[in-house]
Amino acid sequence: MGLKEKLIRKGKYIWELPKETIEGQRVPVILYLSDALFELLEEDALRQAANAATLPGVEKAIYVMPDVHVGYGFPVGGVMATNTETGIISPGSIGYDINCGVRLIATNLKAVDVAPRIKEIMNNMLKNVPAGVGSTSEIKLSKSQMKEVLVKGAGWAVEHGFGFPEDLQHIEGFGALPNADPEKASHEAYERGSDELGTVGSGNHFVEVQAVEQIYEPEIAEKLGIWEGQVMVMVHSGSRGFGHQVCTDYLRVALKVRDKYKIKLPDPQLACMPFNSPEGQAYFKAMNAAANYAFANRQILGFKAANTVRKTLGISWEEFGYRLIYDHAHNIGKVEKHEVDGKKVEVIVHRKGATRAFPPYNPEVPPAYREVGQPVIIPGDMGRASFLLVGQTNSMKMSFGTACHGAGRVMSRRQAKKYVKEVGLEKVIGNLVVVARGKGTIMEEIPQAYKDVTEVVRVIDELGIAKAVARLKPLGTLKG
DNA sequence: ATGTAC
Repeated sequence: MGLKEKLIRKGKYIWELPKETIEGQRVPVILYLSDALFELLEEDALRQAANAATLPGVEKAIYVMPDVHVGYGFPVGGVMATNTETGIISPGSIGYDINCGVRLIATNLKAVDVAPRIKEIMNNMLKNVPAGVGSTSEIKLSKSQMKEVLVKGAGWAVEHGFGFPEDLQHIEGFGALPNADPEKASHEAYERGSDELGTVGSGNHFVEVQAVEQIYEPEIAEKLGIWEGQVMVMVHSGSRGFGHQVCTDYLRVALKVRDKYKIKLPDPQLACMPFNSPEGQAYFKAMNAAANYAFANRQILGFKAANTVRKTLGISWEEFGYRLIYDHAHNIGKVEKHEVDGKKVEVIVHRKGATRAFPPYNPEVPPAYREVGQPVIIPGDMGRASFLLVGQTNSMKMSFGTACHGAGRVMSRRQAKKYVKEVGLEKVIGNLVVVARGKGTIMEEIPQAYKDVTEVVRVIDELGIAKAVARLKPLGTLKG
């Protein structure tokens, strides 16, 4: 009998795997799924969440978002909070792509004016924005410049002419997380990171020109300065080879110290270290450095993408109306205080394929958004909708202040390619303008390979974790 | 996600 049969329905969209279902399981696993998404839940993803619930110092529950799928050790769409005094930190539960995240830039432009020129815009995007596996940047960083990037994050990019000082007010952690120590990253990480700053990467990463297709909450939309027919620029990328190397290095460290700290691992991919140990702290500081690299990366990418649109149209920045709505991580570990059994507890919240979604009046929400809540950007798969939400109060009670992150795969890359070859690419992606170095990524990233992001967002919205404000549709996409 | 297997 699989674990899926042992799930107990607690509500329309709430399922629970009670604690002690598997040996050593300290806390329940709570899943947020509609009937349709429940059908797509993989046994292995549930098993990974249950495994994590056995780790030392895990608090309250492991939460699983509606876009869940199997990941390395811990599912994508998983949330785990561990006590900072008694708990562990787990690199696999944050993910290989540290601070993979999303950025949304608003403009004053109308989609009706931009759409006729989208091919020209996207062809310039392909020339100006490096994308694809192993692509490199024209920015070459010395070791000392790298160290600055790892501490200053997006601020470093602004200092070097990529974007505007106001941007920093609208980034999670102001684009530079504290506790970043460049000395805790390896030589290999530096090597890989030195020529990848300002590059998109591959897989589901993209730079997209979008239009606001529908507003669900007019009052909130007005406060955020968004309107139907408005052109937006969205960036989805992370810390590239640098973050990947940090994860690789510290997974190795974690396996090495597993006996020293007597940690019982149900799966070696969950290798972890006590948060309050030299090894745990070293990973935490290297992870924050990688997060800052990613913030700098998206700062550069967003500015370059916006500038490409602006220059193609031959307009000034004033006419363009560049304004950063928000930028946040969806693969990260954050030290936060949360209520557990009526008491405030300091935890490290592992969010893997999961987005912070703080409610209105939380001090971490920028002043401009204080009354509406933290913007939550949910990128769709290529060709389908993306969404803008705002965090709501239930997130603090239901998921350590966390919402979903996107669609989540249902078709493997191989399956997707086969499907495209059978059906034909034109039929699969319709009128969308997609540019990429090779056709491989486009075939792997077709919308049909993903769960329906609309359904995922509906669950989060109806649970009161985050409120859907607007739907965005792609006009043109740059893939890796 | 990723110098797509060290």
